[in-house]
Amino acid sequence: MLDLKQIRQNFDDIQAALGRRGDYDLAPLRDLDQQQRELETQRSQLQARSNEIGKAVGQQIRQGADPKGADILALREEGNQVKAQLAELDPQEKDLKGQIEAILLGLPNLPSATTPDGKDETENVEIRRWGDEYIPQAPAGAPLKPHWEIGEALGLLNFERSAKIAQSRFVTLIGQGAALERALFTFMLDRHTRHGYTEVMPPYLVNTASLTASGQLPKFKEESFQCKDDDLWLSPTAEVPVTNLHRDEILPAEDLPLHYCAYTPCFRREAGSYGRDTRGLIRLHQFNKVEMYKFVHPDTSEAEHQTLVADAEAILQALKLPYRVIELCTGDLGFSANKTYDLEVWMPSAQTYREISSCSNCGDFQARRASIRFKVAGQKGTQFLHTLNGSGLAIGRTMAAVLENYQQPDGTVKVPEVLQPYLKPTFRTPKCHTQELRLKPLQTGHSRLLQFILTTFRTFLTRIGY
RNA sequence: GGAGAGGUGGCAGAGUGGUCGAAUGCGUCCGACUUGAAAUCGGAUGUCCCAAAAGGACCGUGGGUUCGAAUCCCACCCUCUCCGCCA
Repeated sequence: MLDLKQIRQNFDDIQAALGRRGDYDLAPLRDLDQQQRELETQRSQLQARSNEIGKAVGQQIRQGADPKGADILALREEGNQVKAQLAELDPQEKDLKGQIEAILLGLPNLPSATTPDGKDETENVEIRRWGDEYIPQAPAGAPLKPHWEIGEALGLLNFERSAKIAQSRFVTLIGQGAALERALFTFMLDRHTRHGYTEVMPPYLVNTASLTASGQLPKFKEESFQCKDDDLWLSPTAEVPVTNLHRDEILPAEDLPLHYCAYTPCFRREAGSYGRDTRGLIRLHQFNKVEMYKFVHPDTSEAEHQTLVADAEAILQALKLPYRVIELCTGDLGFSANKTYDLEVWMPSAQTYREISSCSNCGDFQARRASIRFKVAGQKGTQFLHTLNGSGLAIGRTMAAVLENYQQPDGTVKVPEVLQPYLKPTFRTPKCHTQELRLKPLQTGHSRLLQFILTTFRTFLTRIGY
């Protein structure tokens, strides 16, 4: 939320800054604000008189005046008149306040002075690339396969059955596929917690107030799944619950910065994206994500933003996945952000980079919506802190990138080195000693026999104490 | 889901119609006493609106009654205890 006081005092500057993002006219807001303030002055004067009357009546009765006497009755009469006037002004003022609030909640954050201008994603700016040497080259006559083909062939994931269970744009991970997902988020959480982020596991259903505080509501209602009976929504990102961890709080300045990370499923309706990325793990209604989140002192938020991006990059580097960093231009900036870096990972099948992380500085925009402030001990007053969030990383897209970048000519997929400790085989699953993801395609009669033998063998191993 | 209790300042906790933004205790800060500390004593100590003074708002939230509501009425939310159900 923008600061109404700022809009009042620096109208032209704010209008210009907002103009860099799109077509916004703040003039109506300014007029409403002016009307509201005039009404407020009137109203509080009436209120003062009303308070005076109330006190006078009390005092006189206490001093022995007849509660039904003429003096008291006259005061009461005046009190009633004041009340009648207030009854007229009050709804007007509330209405104005409501209108102002509605407009403010619908305005996006101001872009940072350093955010490049641009109309849409085509004008984003590439900052740097990493890992060109890891870009896989297709052998002659055998183009690199898309991740959904690899995944389905190895039996790691299944879309058809997911549509049966839920709808299209859902996935079920199976066997080593599920294990890979688990390895990925465990690896990421381990990294982040080592780097000082406190792991949180928040509720995945959030209420309207929480979604409003982080900026998803009221403007992006159609993007979230809603549980209409309960004032609850399926969280579209851990950014929502984590922002609201400290909603309506005043934190001691010495507690800052607070760094959190959270692994959560994310639910998005993806309304308006029909026809885009209909295959694979790129755009699902439900996906898992590890999120990093920071509550920081305003003076440090730019530096914190850089380290946030670095922490996300560290994951891609550890996985040896080629990527590039781009800075979003004003036209592509998210609603709550004043500056955003996206990490895009190399997807060999499409021969292009795809977004895998988005790291934003929200300045005090969310803090103001959520009323999250800090207080310096011994100093008067409070200040809004700054919030930052970044994916570190989206798990499904990371899996897609791993499957594609680590695919082998023989149809198997190598496990990235840093994940191997997480996918270490156990005695009971000797098959995994290969360190490769290998799963049978849908069973034929012949493989059923194999399956039977394997199962019997495993049962035997378990029996004898393995 | 059923029954009961309750939501007040950083915390504990009083306050059932009037001078209550709110006793008291604890905590915190400043000062005095002390070589220093403890103890003791004195003072201060919430947030928001308004450029500020004045003024106004805030006792879970939203309505209502009243000249006047922390206090009475209604609805909702939340917490706790017991019962039921359940991983």
